[in-house]
Amino acid sequence: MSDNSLGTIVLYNTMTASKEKLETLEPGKCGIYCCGPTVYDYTHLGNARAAVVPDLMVRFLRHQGYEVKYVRNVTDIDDKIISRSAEQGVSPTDLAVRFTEEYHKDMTALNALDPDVEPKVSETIEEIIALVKQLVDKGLAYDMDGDVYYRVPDFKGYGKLSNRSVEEMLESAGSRIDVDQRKETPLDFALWKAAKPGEPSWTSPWGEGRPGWHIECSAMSSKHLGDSFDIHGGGRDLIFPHHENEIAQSQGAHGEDTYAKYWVHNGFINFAGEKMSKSLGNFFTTRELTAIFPPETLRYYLMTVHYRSGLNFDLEVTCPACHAVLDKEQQESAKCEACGHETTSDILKKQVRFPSLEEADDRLAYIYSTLEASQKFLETAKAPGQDVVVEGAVGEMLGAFIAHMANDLNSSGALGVLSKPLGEINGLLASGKGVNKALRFAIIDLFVKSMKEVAEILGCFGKDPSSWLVQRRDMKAARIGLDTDKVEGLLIERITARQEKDWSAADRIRDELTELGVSVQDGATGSVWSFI
RNA sequence: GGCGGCAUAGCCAAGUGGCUAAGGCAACGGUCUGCAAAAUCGUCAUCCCCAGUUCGACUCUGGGUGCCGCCUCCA
Repeated sequence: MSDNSLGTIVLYNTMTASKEKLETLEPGKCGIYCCGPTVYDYTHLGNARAAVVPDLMVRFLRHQGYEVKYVRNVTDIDDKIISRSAEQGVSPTDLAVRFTEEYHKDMTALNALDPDVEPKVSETIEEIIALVKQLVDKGLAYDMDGDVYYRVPDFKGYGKLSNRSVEEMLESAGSRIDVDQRKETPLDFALWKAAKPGEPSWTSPWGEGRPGWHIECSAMSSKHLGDSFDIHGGGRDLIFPHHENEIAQSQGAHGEDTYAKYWVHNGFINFAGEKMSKSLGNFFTTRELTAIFPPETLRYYLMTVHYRSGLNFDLEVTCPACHAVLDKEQQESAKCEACGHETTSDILKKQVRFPSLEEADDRLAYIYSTLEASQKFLETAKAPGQDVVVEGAVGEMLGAFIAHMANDLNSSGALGVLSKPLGEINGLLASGKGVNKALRFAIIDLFVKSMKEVAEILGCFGKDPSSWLVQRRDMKAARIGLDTDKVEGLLIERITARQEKDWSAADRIRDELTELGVSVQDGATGSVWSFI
């Protein structure tokens, strides 16, 4: 594909429903606005994906030489925040501040870059009021008892992003939800809401009130990126009505040819909710998962599938006695059909496994092990005096990786490109037989250098391999309830037995370790253990 | 009902109008190993169904079936 030659980037644009070559308003620069979190609770994996996808985009564009201005908002005024704060007996502001902090912690854990600007609704009220006023003045909005509504049928382009027609929507309106009778048409949406007692509010030309849901993004993107900018991102569910309404507001105020040029929407995570009994609880917040898996495992997992596709989040619960997979009914009754074993909810909770995360974790460990061994090799081996040209899988790796990323951020395809080089490197590390010494060094050196760039783009594989592997091992040990000290003790016993060539004792100890869920690797430099 | 998406090996998942349809997991076989494990090498698909366009389609068009999402301030 000639479109994929280095330097050209293709993105899928929801507005045109097709892949388009990225041509930014100003060559070499790119303004990105991304709908950030509503801060009323901890983030879940879906929120994590909605942040990691634009992060990947920003990193890649920067790697390709773009000067990116990345704006991601925080919605700190919202119905959900108000109702949650009422439930908890705290002020909406305190709740929002608290969960903004928690959001930042999760983002840091996931290695998502800070946006260049992180505007908050509460700090953009002035601009929001000005924008609403502009729409009222233009006749595109009207005031009703302190509420201000957008006059949807008067905006010609309404529905162009989500591919809906105003006529059809008017016909079906009201069939699903009750319509506020004060509105001129059911499609009209609130730009400004009159304050109810106890709610946070600001003084406006229409009285005390607060912004509606959609107006904030129009106001904040204009403020920080201008009335027109390059890329607007968010989850698929925001296409309608949120992004459609943003377009109506911004283009209504600033003109039809303004606002975002490319609309990029990420797919959903399919939670395996039906597979899991409610009584076992849900641990799908980012926080709960990063407590049992290295955060980078989550990030890696999110990139194993193309960003527009759905991502299946698997989990399974197994019988503690016979390890059969239990379906929802068996989880609820806490009884295994296969072997008849009866247990309790609490015990079953510990039996929950995340196969897809475990696979991602193993893969990441394989990659880091290869990096660790490569770095050790380069530290001890002698660099060749002359330049050596590296061809083959390792030589082509970075170019192929970038080509995939340039094709609508195809991280899945890009990750696939790494497999051959990894195999080749591990082969070279195991044995230098039949390979020119200088070439061997050059290949491994190029691999490590290429992986550094890959790590910059992905935000993965960039940690110190040894420390990451230690962290990962400790977390996995905790996950399966492994007594590490006991393992280490057995390992020492076994090393002694092996030195004395007492194979039967060595094998017996190995069986014990296997029981614990540990496998042993005997190598030239000693014995190490890992998980089965 | 409206709009949109998806359907590729046991599982997950890229991709292409025509050369051997990436990669991962699992499985099987070889190398390595005291035996193993890890690592490595190899084996493992004709792309939901029907019709059409085309010299040629898994890839394009139409129809069907099946999943899923949005239309309800959930990413």
